[in-house]
Amino acid sequence: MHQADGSGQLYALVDCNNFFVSCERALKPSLQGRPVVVLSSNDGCAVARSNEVKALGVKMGAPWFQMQALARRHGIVALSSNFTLYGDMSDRVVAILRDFSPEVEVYSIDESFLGIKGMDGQWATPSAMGQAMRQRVLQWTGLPVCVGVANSKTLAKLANHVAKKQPDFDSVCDFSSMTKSELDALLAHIDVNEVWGIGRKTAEHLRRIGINTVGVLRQASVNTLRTHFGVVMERIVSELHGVSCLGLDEAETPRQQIIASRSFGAPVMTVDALAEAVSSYVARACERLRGQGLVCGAVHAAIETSRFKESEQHYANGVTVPLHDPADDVRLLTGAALSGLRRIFRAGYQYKKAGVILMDLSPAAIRQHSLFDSVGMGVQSAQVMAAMDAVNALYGRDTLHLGSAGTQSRWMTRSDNRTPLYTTSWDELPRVRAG
DNA sequence: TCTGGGGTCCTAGGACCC
DNA sequence: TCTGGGGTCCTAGGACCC
Repeated sequence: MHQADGSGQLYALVDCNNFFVSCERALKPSLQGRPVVVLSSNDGCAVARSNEVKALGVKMGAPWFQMQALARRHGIVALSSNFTLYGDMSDRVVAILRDFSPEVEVYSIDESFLGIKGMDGQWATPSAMGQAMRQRVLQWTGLPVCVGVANSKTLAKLANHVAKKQPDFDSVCDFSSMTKSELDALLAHIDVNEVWGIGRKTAEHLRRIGINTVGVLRQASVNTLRTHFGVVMERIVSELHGVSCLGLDEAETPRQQIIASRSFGAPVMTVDALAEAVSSYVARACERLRGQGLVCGAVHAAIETSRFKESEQHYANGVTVPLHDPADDVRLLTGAALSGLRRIFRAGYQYKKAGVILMDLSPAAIRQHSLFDSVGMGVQSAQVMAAMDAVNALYGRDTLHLGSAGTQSRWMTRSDNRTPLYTTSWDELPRVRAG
């Protein structure tokens, strides 16, 4: 029986191996064992690689045209991406994981965090539970996964990394059952840039001050790190010590922005051609907007020439067009995007990419209760309550809070992390209303 | 010739208010 | 009008994630 230590949390990170490639293989078993890449739109570059392809040195994001020779030599199979398939397979994996724990955070299309504290009773160890997950997902979907277990999400990510890289772990690695010296020995050999939240820039910076491995990072002074790198690093290091700072985000939070953008197969020169692309992007973004019951307050339009052509001057520009009223009307949003496009269009360039971003999103239900016009003290409490009820029924009871900030009365704030000081909890609502 | 498409969070700096 | 502190709000840009 594994021992429950004092930290109180236990996370499993379940991550599908080479997800897009594995989905294609599940559909077409003859691809098993062969080198396979899945390509981005326009078959531009590799967005997923099988182990065989990784072994050939092909990097993530490598342009397809640059590996033609290699592909011919080794018989690499290149497939166009099929996101409908991947989304469907992802849903099936998540459904299986929910049988193992009710606490599931779907982190991305191919990975989920599970809260497994107290859920592993029917297995001898967390590792045994991980093996059970892995076998069931493989059996029911054909997808191979790796499982990392630890007392914090950041450590669980690292454990997953070890499970993937070190075959003797048999695809499941549990840090929580290791002794301190066992864990130290493992972390001493892991590069800092493998840590969740430490990217290229920060890793370079860390290396410059002599911090190369996770082991060294864990020993570094928290105060020094905090002054050099800010609060994010502070949190990362706490997590690396097994102190859980990042909780499980189980509820589906509404998007803050919706992006639709594409690179063009062939360059585009005219404003008309760009307008056509932009219109179609708005239409797709708008569909997602309404699907989530949101309205948008501003539309951002952007265009760009090729970043890779040295011979031509690079031009990239974008502009945000505010709307008079938040809306989800496709004609309104298209109009805004096109007026933005006309402002940034410059003739004579070969455009390779365009996109739109729907910004300043809010639940449409607020509109239905005319709350946008009624910010301030004069508003009827019943009206506020009705609107909040409607919104919270739609998005979960914590979507909106009533609160106030200083002398400025602020009837509603979205309960995102940026404004925690101004929100009061749902339970305090009646008191705030009475005041 | 051919180089993806989404997202989030944090910080710094300026405008503005009392 | 000047000086100054304390504070909020908004935005752009950077870094990161998959």
